[in-house]
Amino acid sequence: MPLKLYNSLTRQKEVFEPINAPYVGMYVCGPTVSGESHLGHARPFITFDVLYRYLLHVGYKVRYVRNITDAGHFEEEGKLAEDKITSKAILEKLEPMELVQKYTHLYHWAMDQFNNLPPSIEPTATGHIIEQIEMIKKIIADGFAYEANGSIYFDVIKYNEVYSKKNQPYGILSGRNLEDQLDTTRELDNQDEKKNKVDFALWKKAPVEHIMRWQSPWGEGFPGWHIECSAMATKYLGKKFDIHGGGMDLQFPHHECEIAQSTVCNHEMPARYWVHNNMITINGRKMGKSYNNVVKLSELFDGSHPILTQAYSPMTVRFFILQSQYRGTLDFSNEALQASEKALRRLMDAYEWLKAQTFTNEKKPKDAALDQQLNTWVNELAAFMEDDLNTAKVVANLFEIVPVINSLKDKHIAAEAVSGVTWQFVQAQLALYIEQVLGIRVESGANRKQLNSVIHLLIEIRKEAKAKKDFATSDKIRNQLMEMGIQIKDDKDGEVSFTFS
RNA sequence: GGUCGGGUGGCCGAGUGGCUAGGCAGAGCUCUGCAAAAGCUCCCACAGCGGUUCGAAUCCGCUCUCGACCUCCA
Repeated sequence: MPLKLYNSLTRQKEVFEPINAPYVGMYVCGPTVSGESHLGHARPFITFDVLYRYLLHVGYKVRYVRNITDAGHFEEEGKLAEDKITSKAILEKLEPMELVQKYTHLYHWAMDQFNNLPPSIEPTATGHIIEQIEMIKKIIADGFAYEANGSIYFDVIKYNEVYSKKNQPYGILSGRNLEDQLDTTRELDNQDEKKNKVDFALWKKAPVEHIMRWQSPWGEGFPGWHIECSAMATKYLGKKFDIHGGGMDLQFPHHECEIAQSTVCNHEMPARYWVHNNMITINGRKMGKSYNNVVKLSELFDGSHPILTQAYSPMTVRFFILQSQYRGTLDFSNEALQASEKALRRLMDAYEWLKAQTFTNEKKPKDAALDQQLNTWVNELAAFMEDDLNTAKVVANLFEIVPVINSLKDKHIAAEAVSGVTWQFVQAQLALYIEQVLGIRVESGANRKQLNSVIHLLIEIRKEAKAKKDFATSDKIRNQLMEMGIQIKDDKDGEVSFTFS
């Protein structure tokens, strides 16, 4: 059965057919590295990681391109052009690129924590200024952009006139028509450079105080926000590629502008399937800087944000996200995360136990109905993934299987109830779906509550032994733990701490 | 105001015409020295009002309500 994806462009689920199978080109809008990633950012990266993993699993050769926006763009177009990265850098007394480097590292660290596979290519905006300039030149030559005061703007009205005739008006992705926008776009200051307020910047002239600047045919400046994705996608995936992904909030204007730019340059719609994930909300509101409700990933992992009642491991967060389908909003709360934490532990305990078992090649089950049921649940996993990546249903089926595994473990059912062949099949498919497709990593001991509790228990016993001057016991605990890579430290204040080596 | 998407049991969240979603929490039982874990059972909800239909959470209409986007945004 074929994979079906919901295409935002056509507003329906469509069978996924690569342009040039078995090769698949996928572009996903990456982060702006002017700050630390937050929980909201986790969703697209985990969603598209699962899509990437699934495409690889079914045998495609995927080139996954995810950019890093390090050139900075405007706080608000039309205001005095203020570069987000530059202003932040001054505050932190860092060079812009130093700041970019810092947050790029943090971003990569978070991606790794989530067990996201690295993309095939991770291009930076600053590394592709030449490509962006070339693209802008082409758009000007074709008459769809104009210069004003050293800045270049895309002529949206003209584009719309010409491409409406080719059934591709401006706004085709987000369902907006230009007339409405002309009426409703809010008035911004300093609009006089633009012929029309719906026009967007391809290149901005850099004011004297602007640190990030590049030489261009139009003087020193910096690229507009939208052009980088078009330039890098075209460079690495070609004029037309298979999948373009990103958050729903990028649909307009970002992706709309990408479509316009790329179409003028390359004479075709850049991507076939536009895939957008929905937002993570907190108390029903989107998580975002403007709402002051941002929980950074590092805060989530160590529990340091005031809204958090505890820390949540990266796999808990990943699992939380996978328990919903990517196109719906997902509401964050401590309660919901704690539910995911417990559920994940139950799933993984059963899975890890099953993984360690050996089964026979016996084909005949004693309980044919149960045997059949297990096969059905496992076989449905593929169908759920094919249905627009319904990871929620995949997870639900995994939880149908968990009690059967635990029943086997606790000998509530006999191993022979289900055939050895079926057990082997369950083993293999669970490994495939849990670890390969959903990308859930068996968490290291250092992150496990149970292990920490055990160590604390041993520390208590050791304290008691020491109080009774039973140093043999006390030293045995310390030395044995040391051998396991856990170092006990007697602090000066009488407290005991430990570290993993 | 325009465009788009929602409102499902205590919480999170699947589900587009009939068949148990699932998780967490809660209750009972089994197991158990106790506890935990695990298993079994229960908790059978779909914003409201109409309509279509043999039958609707699911289709249609209206109402109420929440949110996203409208040139910073994953």
